[in-house]
Amino acid sequence: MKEFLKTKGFKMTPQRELIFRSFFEMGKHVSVEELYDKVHQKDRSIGYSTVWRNLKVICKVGLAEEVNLGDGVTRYDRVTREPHGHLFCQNCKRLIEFDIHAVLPYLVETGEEKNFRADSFKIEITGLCEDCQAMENKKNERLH
Amino acid sequence: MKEFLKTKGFKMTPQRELIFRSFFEMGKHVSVEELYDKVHQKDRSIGYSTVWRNLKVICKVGLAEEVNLGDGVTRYDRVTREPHGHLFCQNCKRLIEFDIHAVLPYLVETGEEKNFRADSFKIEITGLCEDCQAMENKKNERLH
DNA sequence: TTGCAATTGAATATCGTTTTCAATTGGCCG
DNA sequence: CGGCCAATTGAAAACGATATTCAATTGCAA
Repeated sequence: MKEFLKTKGFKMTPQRELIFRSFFEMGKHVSVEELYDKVHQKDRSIGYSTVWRNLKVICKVGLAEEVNLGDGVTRYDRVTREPHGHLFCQNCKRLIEFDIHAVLPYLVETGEEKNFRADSFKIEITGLCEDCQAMENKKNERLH
Repeated sequence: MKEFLKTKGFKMTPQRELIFRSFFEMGKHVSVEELYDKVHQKDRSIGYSTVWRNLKVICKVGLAEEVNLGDGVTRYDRVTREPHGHLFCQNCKRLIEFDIHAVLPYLVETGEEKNFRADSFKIEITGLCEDCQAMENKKNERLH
């Protein structure tokens, strides 16, 4: 990791080490605040802006990318080899991934038709996840 | 329009009339600031928060929806009968629409597979539009 | 016309993101 | 090893868009 960062023009520090490690432990769709909470538990001297900056660094070196769902919070999603879309539950904010291989060719073609050079694709489906639908049903039962 | 609003529990006012009218004249992908500029030209007494609130009202009554592209600005997109995706040029911020009918069945099915109740779909392709690609090419030529 | 809830404009609060600044530190070079 | 310089850090503050507050006004149903 240290060598990898060097090739990108970044140094390794204890804080960066901890922040990177924590981010990759947490998996996907992490917000600055969530990561800060986790990191701060382990080392109470690490500041919020350091966590924020390092999430940007993780993106700059290509290990993650920003995800925006319109709820005002930027999340950072670990870049995987597999392109995927998101099912975003409006109620519990859960983010579920799904495969978008099947539609990518169509999207690329669509861009080309309009002479648009596509760099990245995002597909977000908003709605209610299974659990929240169940909750909603219960609530409705009680009303009757 | 007045009657329609009434059924939704809203009143009509001169300000609202002007804001609604301006929004629908402007077409698509309007930010609060853009709409405020336009409205303020016509009636300098209308405040920013009134414009903001009325964009929310337009969404609440189902005539528009918020679009978020990760550049920190919420845009309001007139709801059309035709579902569409967006080509978003990172350079000039232009937003080009494209038809997503072909992929909707796949997306619905994907949600259902995971017992997810889909309410809305967003497909955003980020990259460079035709014009900005041309500019980029020119810039590269000059460098050689 | 009257009453009341909805609406408005200005100001301010909020909140996530981003920058500033002085102090510290990693890592290259001699 | 020791010194140097750019990168990094933490705290605080700046920023910018969104959202709320409040007193005054206004739509509209009765």
